[in-house]
Amino acid sequence: MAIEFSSSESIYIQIADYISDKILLGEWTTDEKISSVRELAIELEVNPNTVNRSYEFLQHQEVIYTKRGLGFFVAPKGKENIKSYKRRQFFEKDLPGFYRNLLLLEIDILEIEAGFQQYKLLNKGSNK
Amino acid sequence: MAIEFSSSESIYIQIADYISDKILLGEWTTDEKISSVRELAIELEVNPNTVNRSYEFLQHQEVIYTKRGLGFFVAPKGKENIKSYKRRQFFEKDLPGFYRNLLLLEIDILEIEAGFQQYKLLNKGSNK
Amino acid sequence: MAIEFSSSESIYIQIADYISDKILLGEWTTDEKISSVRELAIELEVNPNTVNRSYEFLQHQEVIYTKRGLGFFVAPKGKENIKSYKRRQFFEKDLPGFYRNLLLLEIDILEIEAGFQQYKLLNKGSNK
Amino acid sequence: MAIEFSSSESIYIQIADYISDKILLGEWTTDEKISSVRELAIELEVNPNTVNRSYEFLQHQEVIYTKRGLGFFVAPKGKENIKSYKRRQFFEKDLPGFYRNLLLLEIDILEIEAGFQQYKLLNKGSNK
DNA sequence: GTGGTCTAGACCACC
DNA sequence: GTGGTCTAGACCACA
Repeated sequence: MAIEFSSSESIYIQIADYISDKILLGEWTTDEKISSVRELAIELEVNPNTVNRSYEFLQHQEVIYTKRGLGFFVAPKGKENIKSYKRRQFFEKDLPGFYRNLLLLEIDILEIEAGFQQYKLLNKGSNK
Repeated sequence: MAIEFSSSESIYIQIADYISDKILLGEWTTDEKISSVRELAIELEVNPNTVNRSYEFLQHQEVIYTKRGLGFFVAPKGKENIKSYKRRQFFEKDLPGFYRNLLLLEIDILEIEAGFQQYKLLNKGSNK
Repeated sequence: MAIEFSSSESIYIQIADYISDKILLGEWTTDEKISSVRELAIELEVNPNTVNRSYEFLQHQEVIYTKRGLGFFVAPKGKENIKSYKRRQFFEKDLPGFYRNLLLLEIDILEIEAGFQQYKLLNKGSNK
Repeated sequence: MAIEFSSSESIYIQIADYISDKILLGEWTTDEKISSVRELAIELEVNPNTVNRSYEFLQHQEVIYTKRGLGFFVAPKGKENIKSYKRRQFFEKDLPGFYRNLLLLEIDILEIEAGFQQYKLLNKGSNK
């Protein structure tokens, strides 16, 4: 199984993220066919309905689109859409809480920055 | 209503956070009585059961304790407990995803740092 | 059973329309609770999942919203939203084809108009 | 590509409509040969099987007929057949929903009529 | 083969 | 009680 599902978030969201990440990383590009529902369901050992739900979710965000009988494909601007969607989410939802935590928990932002440099080194080349 | 409940997280957790923050900010100190369940329920326009659940949750984390018939009070070391709990949560759960986002969404950490300086200025003294 | 499901369109869309119509007709107003998923499922003799899907669809269009553990409620501006959504659909998707048919099938628009006057008479007061 | 396939209806039906319209507009008349399956498939960038299905559908409605090895031809009474078929469809399926929408969305039928006059002017001679 | 829909039934967290 | 998610399995139309 390619994903370790964390318990806190729903599986279909995690799958959508998994697909989004592949698109963001350039593994799939515009108009390229992505894994079929059944294929991915088998690969991730989940029910096809669950994958279907993820794909519906991504389709709704105009990240992918469907051609009847053929499968799902990366939408034109799919990468941009997912990126702007996630950026909005990040700046509007994650960041305020993040700042709040830094302040309340008295964490030095320089420590965060140092941690990030390490993180970057660890993930060089490892994200295919 | 003092809290805008975000839809993604459960209400009782949001209420617990609300209380925790007040303690972290020093608004309530050790052995000081906090709002009664009923009071808070009215203030936040939620079911008393929900507030009760929040208090149970905080009690379990040894942030508050109860004196029968008198109400809930800030535990000795309450502030430390909540702080260490939140720090653990922050470093283990929030930070990895945060780093991942920075990388994937091509956000410069210096931008984050600059934003934080602003945030600190805005919240000097204003967070009651 | 309150709806005669037509075979051509998916059930969950028909249910969404059923709810939309009730809101458009003023049967439910802003912040009023609508039927619970299970209730409606029993009433319409369909699977709760199907009703759930309809509600998700409407929620996405900001016609209804959910309060955890309490149920679904008509959204502020829910009526406006559904109305503008349907009007857009009508003018952009239905009307062009309608005009095309009138022309190709050599149907007189006055005949359409006359039929509408009759239709209005028949439905006076009958739509509760 | 000559047709923008709308996602809601199946492609083979859309192709059948495309052919029907040409016949209704008098572009092809009785016993005239229509595009071959292969030609049309290339023109519309679809699978020949799909065009085949459209032709079968039209053949079933006695709008076209086939001569082995020669191709498909407009049937005698082909125009009349498609016209009566579409009229029935129009009055039985489209019109009731149309009326319902006018009422529910508070659209003035006079507005519809005015729009049609414009539509007629725009399409004088321009529909090839 | 593909996606799309629906059912039945289950379990969960939440209020 | 409420919605939210997931599984298993089925059937359909479509390419």
